[in-house]
Amino acid sequence: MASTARTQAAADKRRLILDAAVKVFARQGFHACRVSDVADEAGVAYGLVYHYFSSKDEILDTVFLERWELLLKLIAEVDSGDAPARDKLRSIASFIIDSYDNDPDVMKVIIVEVTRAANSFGRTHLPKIREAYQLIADVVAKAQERGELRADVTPDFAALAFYGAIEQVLTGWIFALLPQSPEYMEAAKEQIVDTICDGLDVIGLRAT
Amino acid sequence: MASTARTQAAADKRRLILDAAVKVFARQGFHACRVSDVADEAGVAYGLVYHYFSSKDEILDTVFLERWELLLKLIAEVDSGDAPARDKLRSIASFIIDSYDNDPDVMKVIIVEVTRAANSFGRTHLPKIREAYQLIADVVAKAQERGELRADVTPDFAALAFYGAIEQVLTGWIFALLPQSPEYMEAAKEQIVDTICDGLDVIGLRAT
DNA sequence: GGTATCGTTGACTCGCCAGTCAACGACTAC
DNA sequence: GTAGTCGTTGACTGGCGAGTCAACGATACC
Repeated sequence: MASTARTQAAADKRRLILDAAVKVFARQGFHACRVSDVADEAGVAYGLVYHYFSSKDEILDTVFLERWELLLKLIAEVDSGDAPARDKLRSIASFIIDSYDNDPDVMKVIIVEVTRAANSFGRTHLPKIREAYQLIADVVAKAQERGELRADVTPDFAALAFYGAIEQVLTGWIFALLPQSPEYMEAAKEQIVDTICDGLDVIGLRAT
Repeated sequence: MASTARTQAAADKRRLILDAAVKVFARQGFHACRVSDVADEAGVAYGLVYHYFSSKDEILDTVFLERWELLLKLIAEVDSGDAPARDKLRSIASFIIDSYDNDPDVMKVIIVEVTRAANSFGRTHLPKIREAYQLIADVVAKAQERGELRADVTPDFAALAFYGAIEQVLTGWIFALLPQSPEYMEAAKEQIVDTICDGLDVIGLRAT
């Protein structure tokens, strides 16, 4: 169908602009870049950006929401399973770290410009961000009920510490404070879960 | 001495502007506020702000550095002592949490506008921020040598997780995601150290 | 009392950049 | 081939806010 071809082309252009925006935002930062930089990167005219998005902000919103929904879906899915808490948390950490591995620019933008940008987009998307905390807290709460995790740490606090550790590690990579070799990235998944779980487990399991 | 009186008055005015800036930055955010807001809050003329500071940025730099130096000094002091690692970490967590308790605006500004603002001031002050990580890593490294903490987590990683947990909790308070009662704040110190240490300790110590 | 110093004032400038808009042209439909 | 739709263009504008500056006035010093 002809109109479909046109619709498809339009969708592609939108995607093209979105991808260019991610690159530019990651490279220069959201505030430091101009809309014309995005247009140039995408190879389209300035005005076309405003044909597909109503504002510069909306572009970032779209980038964030698209990916964050995936994360929420993944966590909910993991939560609904009945694997041990440790495995569930490992799945979540793996998903986020793999996301970074596959698409560092998107994750950099999300973390730097949204998740950690508490006074601009972080504030706007606080409810969505909080949803993720809540879902992680649910994982912990269930595990506590089953006696898998110690109950004297509130689920909220545990979720904060867990997500905080992940975000901190990604930030470390983004700013080259930590090595980014494939091995280190793989090991980080385990280290995060270890560090958090062995602080949450009913009984310490290690014997160095 | 007369000239001293004048010098003193000048220093006071500078302080006045600095304090006003902290209030305004905390309330509206650094980027969202205008220099005139700071001047208004301080009750001085617009131009006077530029008599004491060369730019809007310099004001924030000053706010950050003044407080961060205190933190670095405290950590170095703690590190040089020979208390158990757990106590050292508790001292550091306490210091930061007490700072927030005593002066939430300053800490909010530092965290929101500098420490977590990875693309603006966070980047500028990365070296200073890194110094803190490094000092904490030193505490961990020493404890590992003494066999007090497990050695299979790198000090860098441990420092990141520890500082990350603290920052995450403060962020939780700043955005009202966590309760801010005096008891909760006091308990948080212990919970942070617990969560991190029992994930770092040679042997898990608890028996719920 | 006169002069120099320096803290203080706030109206103004100037550059920047998000967002607009009028016009263009490619493709579709008939 | 003609009319209509809609993706595309980029020069332009409008507002905002950081930083300037010329003048003012209080205090110090002789």
